[in-house]
Amino acid sequence: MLAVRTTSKEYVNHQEIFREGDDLSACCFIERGIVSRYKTLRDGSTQILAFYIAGDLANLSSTMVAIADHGIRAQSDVTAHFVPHQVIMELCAEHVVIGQAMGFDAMVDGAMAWEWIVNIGRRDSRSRTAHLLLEMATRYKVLGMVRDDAFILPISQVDLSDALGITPVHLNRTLRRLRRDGLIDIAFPQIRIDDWEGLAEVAGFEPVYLHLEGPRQFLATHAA
Amino acid sequence: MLAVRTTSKEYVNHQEIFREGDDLSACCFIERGIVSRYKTLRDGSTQILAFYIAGDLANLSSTMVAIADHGIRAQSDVTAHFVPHQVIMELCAEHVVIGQAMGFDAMVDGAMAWEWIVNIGRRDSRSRTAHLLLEMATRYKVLGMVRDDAFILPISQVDLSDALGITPVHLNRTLRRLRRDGLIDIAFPQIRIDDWEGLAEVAGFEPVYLHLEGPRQFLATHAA
DNA sequence: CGTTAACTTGATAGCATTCAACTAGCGTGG
DNA sequence: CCACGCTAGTTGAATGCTATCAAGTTAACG
Repeated sequence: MLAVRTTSKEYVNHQEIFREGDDLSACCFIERGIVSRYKTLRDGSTQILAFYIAGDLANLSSTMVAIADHGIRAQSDVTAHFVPHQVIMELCAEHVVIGQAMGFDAMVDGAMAWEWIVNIGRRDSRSRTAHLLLEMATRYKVLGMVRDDAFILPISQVDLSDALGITPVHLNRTLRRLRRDGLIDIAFPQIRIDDWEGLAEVAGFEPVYLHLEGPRQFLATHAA
Repeated sequence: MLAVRTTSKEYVNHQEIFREGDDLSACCFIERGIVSRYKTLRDGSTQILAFYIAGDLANLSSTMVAIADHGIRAQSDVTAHFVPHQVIMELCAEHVVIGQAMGFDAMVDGAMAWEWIVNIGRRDSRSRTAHLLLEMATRYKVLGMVRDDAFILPISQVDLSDALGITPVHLNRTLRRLRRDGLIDIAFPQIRIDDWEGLAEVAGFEPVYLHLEGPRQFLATHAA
């Protein structure tokens, strides 16, 4: 058992946790709520790159660089813990397993990014939307936070459309179509998946990329 | 000085190096040429996720997982070296600096993915195209492979359009517009950037994400 | 009740796709 | 030698998905 001293902090919806350009000294662990990682474009508009939920490290990829090239903000009420990079590096050096776990986390993080590229690049708004909903549903399911096929996703359509790279207006129509087709049901902030298979079909969703089976090295090391 | 035993292999254009679903046991280091990382969709079409050039590790992110969730193929004649994961893990364990370098590489790899999401999500075909050209130009420049603002990019318009998530037809028109506007010049397989600033303006290109300055930890460790 | 944020719906415009045809270069085999 | 097929690039016309602009609804809240 490990005990790591961390500082904990509470945030409200839409509050910034890290700003682009911030000098980074700590990694952000999400205990409760949901946060987004985003980039700001020249014209001031933003693009949400990913959502992080309970148990995720929101800015792991910044461990290696001095300046953040993206921002992190709360998308609901959030409880976060901060682990200094220094501590992370020491832990990795002392405990091989932790280093591997961090590496694994980083790779899954990357894998989700790659999958998202496919999503935005090759699928229309309907598929994209379905895919995002399924990814979030699957991740919440792992946490045991899905009941009767329903989970809480306290994200406005405006923010969702930001992540999906479509306009809020169009997302709205898209969601209604998915609803009309009996695939999902929405009662903000709750989303229920009525037809997992149908939705997966629409989305082209194959959750391999989430690597739910866990890190190979970890298993290999501990199997014997 | 380190000596690592590797197996080296030659590939021709469009030859597959790793296939999706392959059991992975080695990491692929590119010595010469250019390769692409791609995913195959259900309908058989593909999406190119990234290009890797000389000096890159093409499938670093697979170090932690047993099965590839993407393929790697040659986009030109290629010389590649294969480093067994086993060796990588050992090196990381023995030499902190190497572990950090690998981590840094993985993070830059991820950062390029994130930037690409912004690209596809928020920019039109003209901007995307300009952005890809600038990214490749910048990476080749680091390698000293840009002369008189020109470099060799032996990738067909079909493959480029695959990466950009647009149709070959539309890419063609887009390239001609960029050419007509005096921003670039194309004489396959060579591309010349005639107006770096203008192109960067069109692309919204800010190369911070490439982290050309190198890993912080590395610098910190060796500065003293 | 007025205000605000979020959601919904309609009409129009524009960018990218799709389908199709045509050109150019290049290697192969009759 | 030339015909042929193949790959890559180019151009045109029509369709369609998504954005844009605009307006209206609903719910929460002081």
